[in-house]
Amino acid sequence: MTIGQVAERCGLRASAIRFYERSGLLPEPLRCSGQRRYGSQVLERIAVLEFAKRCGFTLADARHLLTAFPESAPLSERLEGIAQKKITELDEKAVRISVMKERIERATACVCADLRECGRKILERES
Amino acid sequence: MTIGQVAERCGLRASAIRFYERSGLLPEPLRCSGQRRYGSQVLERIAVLEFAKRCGFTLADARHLLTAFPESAPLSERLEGIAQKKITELDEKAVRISVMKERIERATACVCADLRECGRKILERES
DNA sequence: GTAAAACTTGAAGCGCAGTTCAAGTCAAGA
DNA sequence: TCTTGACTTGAACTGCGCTTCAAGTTTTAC
Repeated sequence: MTIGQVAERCGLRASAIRFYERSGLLPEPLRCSGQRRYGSQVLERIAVLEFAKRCGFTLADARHLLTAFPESAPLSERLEGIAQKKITELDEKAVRISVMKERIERATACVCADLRECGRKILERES
Repeated sequence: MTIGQVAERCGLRASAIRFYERSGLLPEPLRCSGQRRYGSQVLERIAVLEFAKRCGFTLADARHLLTAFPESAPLSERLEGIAQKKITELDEKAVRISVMKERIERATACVCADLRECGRKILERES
């Protein structure tokens, strides 16, 4: 497959595939007259990569998952350590989000006459 | 107060205060020989700004909150419309986070022999 | 009086995850 | 053969929220 065919098959832009290659997420493919030619393996690799993205992993995390182990290592092994970190990070994010929601909800019921009064109250709470 | 004094009082860097001024979040202060001189009002304004940030609003949102209404408008009025949007956005983020967590948890229990098998399974599920 | 600290400006840089551009090369169909 | 579309590269751009830098000015402390 050409890069365009791979892109169409997995719903990415060709530029993303080149970027992943540059970033060490995808192996360098064979070339025909300078053009990239891919086997179907690349689709599996991209599927795992997209899955990692859907899990909230960064591309750097994904590179670690994809490249820092022998080929034969199963996903569960590759996730040891990093999965727990990511879950903790996601939990923290979730907490931050619910705190934000509470703040907004309280703020919509704010009875201050104007913004300056809000500001003074916030400053008081801080002190 | 000089910009450095304001910065120290509110725990920001002077560069952030200049940036907020450039971005239309803070009014242009008086100058003495070119240097900015602030009254205590700016502390209230920054307090509201920091509060908006803690609510998850972007600086563009904050600029709207701070500047798109007459001075006398209370916070509750300024939040009409935008608060509900932000809460919806936060809810969506929270859902995305819990979906990610589930995915990671399932992935750590993955029984595929290697990554290629994971990739094939993901592709199957997609088709 | 002098040196250090704080101030001024505009421009450029950071991290992330790619996209877009320019300028050129290659391939497939009529 | 010619045109059209897809491919190639490196560099620059996007948005967000600032920070850092360079080079110069002003204020403060001794």
